Amino acid sequence: MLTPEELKKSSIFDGISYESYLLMIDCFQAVQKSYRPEDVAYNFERGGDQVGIVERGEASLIRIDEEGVSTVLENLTVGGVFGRSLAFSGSSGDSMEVVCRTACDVLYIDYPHILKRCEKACTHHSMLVQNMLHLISGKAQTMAERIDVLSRRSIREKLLCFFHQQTEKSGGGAFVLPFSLSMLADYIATDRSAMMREMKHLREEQLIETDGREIRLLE
Amino acid sequence: MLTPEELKKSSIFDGISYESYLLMIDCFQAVQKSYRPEDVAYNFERGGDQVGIVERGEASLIRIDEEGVSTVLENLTVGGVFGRSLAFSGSSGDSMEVVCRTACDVLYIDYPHILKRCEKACTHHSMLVQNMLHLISGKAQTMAERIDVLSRRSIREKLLCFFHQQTEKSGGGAFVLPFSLSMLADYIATDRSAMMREMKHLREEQLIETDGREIRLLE
DNA sequence: GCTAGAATGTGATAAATGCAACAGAGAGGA
DNA sequence: TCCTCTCTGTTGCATTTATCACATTCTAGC
Repeated sequence: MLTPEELKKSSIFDGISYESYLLMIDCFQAVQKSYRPEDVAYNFERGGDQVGIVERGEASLIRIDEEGVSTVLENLTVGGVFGRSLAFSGSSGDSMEVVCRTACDVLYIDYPHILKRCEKACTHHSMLVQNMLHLISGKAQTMAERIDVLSRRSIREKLLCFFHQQTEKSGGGAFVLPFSLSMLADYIATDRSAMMREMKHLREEQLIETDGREIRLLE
Repeated sequence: MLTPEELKKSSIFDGISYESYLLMIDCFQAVQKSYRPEDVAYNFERGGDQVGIVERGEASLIRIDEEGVSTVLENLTVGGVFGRSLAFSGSSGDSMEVVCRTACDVLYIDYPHILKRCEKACTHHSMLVQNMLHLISGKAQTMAERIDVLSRRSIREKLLCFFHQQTEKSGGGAFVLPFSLSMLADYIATDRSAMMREMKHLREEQLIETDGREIRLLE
């Protein structure tokens, strides 16, 4: 259960009074759990149809295929949502996990309950639905960006597309990679060394300047 | 404006009475438009922050890059939603369009209005928010599936992942491609002839059987 | 039925990418 | 401090993929 202070910072219970919250937690079977770095928060195997909402910390949604190769499907920060209803395990052979990168607080909520009408007629149920819509809109944007990158036909185009996105987000000029170069290779779904080679070419052709994880698009 | 019959089939106004609907259309600046095949429904250039909801027909969200190469980012069917807030133009150079593949009805709604509280206190505003949550959840699933495919490292893995997804959807056994092989190549972001070659290899290795657009995964 | 256009299928060749292997830099723990 | 581990950066070589070119089949419209 959340304290009044925690409630104020919650992205899913935003705008809901503490009194209403207390009435709702039972209704939604809301449970908050805390994790340490490297903990596995969720493994998409167990039954139930809950969604997790990251209230503190950072976590990654990882796919592990038959051969044991793991791929980061998504990086979750505060406000990030995940759950079986919001993802899809492609080949039935692979498994998926949410692994915490830092200490995390995750709030779990019964998702079907959000989509249905509330029998107990929570006054603020609709507020929660609205907050959920916010969170999922954000997730949809994030995924649309990723698809934009992944649908490019070459490493060069993928990199340039990603760099453009980051440049726009930072308001122009240089930007700092939000993760390591190894993870970037994973994000754009290519081999790391091939990506490094392509970045070298981009530098040589004066299309980018780099200094560690700081990158600047030229022109 | 919708007729009472059309309203019943609407995915976004589902569960809302015709009287309430009449009160809401002004509030949400809801406009329905009809298009013929090949019409461009939306081009992501004009101002405003509307979302479009496909109520009838099929359309595709297309990205056209600087060199004029066009890529299908998404295939929209009934219940499909699109809009600037739900997508992201990567490189500022490329443009995006929604092109109708069949005759379509598209309903446009002012998206910020959904996310905010309604000043006029529409009784059914929250119902609409809930319907919107449904639609975006569906979109999130679709995009998650696509990312699952696109994040594979080779054409072979992309194909097998996609085939697995389709097999699961069809409930096992064979399935029929939802679009042409050319579009499949586009969907998995590779060259068509390279994909055809890989499919031939899969056939030769007895991993799949194909008959036109009907495909069966073996084992 | 005929015809133009798209979709399908195949192959040779060039280019891009993945793989394996290595080495230095830096961070964090024992 | 040393040790270990990850991240960064680079290369040669094998494999995969893209490009182009062509023939055939399908399909929608006349």
